[in-house]
Amino acid sequence: MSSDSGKTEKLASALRKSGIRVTRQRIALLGVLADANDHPDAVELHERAKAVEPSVSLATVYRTLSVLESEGVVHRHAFEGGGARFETTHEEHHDHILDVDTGEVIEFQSDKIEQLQDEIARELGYEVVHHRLELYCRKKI
Amino acid sequence: MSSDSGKTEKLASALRKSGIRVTRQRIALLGVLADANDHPDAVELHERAKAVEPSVSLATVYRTLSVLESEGVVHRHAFEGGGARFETTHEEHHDHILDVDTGEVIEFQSDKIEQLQDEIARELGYEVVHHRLELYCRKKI
DNA sequence: ATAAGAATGATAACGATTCTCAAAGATAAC
DNA sequence: GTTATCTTTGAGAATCGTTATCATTCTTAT
Repeated sequence: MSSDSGKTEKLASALRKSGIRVTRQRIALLGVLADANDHPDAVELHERAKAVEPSVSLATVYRTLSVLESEGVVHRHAFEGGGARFETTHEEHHDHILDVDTGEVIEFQSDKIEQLQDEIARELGYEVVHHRLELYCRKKI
Repeated sequence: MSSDSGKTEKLASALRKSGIRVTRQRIALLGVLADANDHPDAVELHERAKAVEPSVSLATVYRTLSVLESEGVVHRHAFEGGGARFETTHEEHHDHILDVDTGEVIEFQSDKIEQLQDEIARELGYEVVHHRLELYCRKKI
């Protein structure tokens, strides 16, 4: 159930290494994040974390997510409609397809697009710091 | 100053054609929108509209922008940080570069990227309804 | 001019997020 | 293991952008 197969401890020790205190609440949230393979929002993460550690407040979820974000442990996404959604910084960079009917999120990656983005920016005298590419899609029938 | 070189009347008659009443406040906002070549937010548009027609309230700005959006007259953008920003639906579709230092917005268009997006979606069994591509950039030195 | 309905301004309400602050907890030094 | 220090916490107030409410005022078709 807790599925704490080392992933959480890995995240926790990353925090310790940065001099950030590891609390019960943060452990709970880290565990939930490590287990999530969807892209939950803060309220959803709060629900899941409370199931593990009832003392977690929504304020702490937001606070911790901000800390984790600035440590590079999680990514914050501002998809259309509703609040921010989060995912752990796993593997390589990717962009997102959003199913407009179901809200499902699918990840994809295209070197070609990244390359074209860099080219476009360069030609205009800019360099890309970061970008946001979201495809709002409908399932083909 | 008013620079109402027909653009506003064109927008206004588009409204009339859709059975939407043309009021002093809407004329003011349409004029401001027609003149804007940046991407102002609602508060900024309110400021500019008040200069033309002092009776415009922020509520009406928001309301009118929603009407104009659903009529396809303006586009709403949700760039990072702060509120929505608007532009009139001019010419062709385009995406945006955002200068992370100045907040300036530069428009660009890439058929190749659009094509790649469609391909990626298709391969995953989706079709693109709409998309969002924003390059957060810094000026090269 | 008039009636009928839509648009308005002011302000309350809203949802997501951040802030405040006293109390509780984590860590390092003893 | 105590203790002192400094951080994190929960609860709720505050904030920000935006939308809803509602009585009054305007547009428009007649």
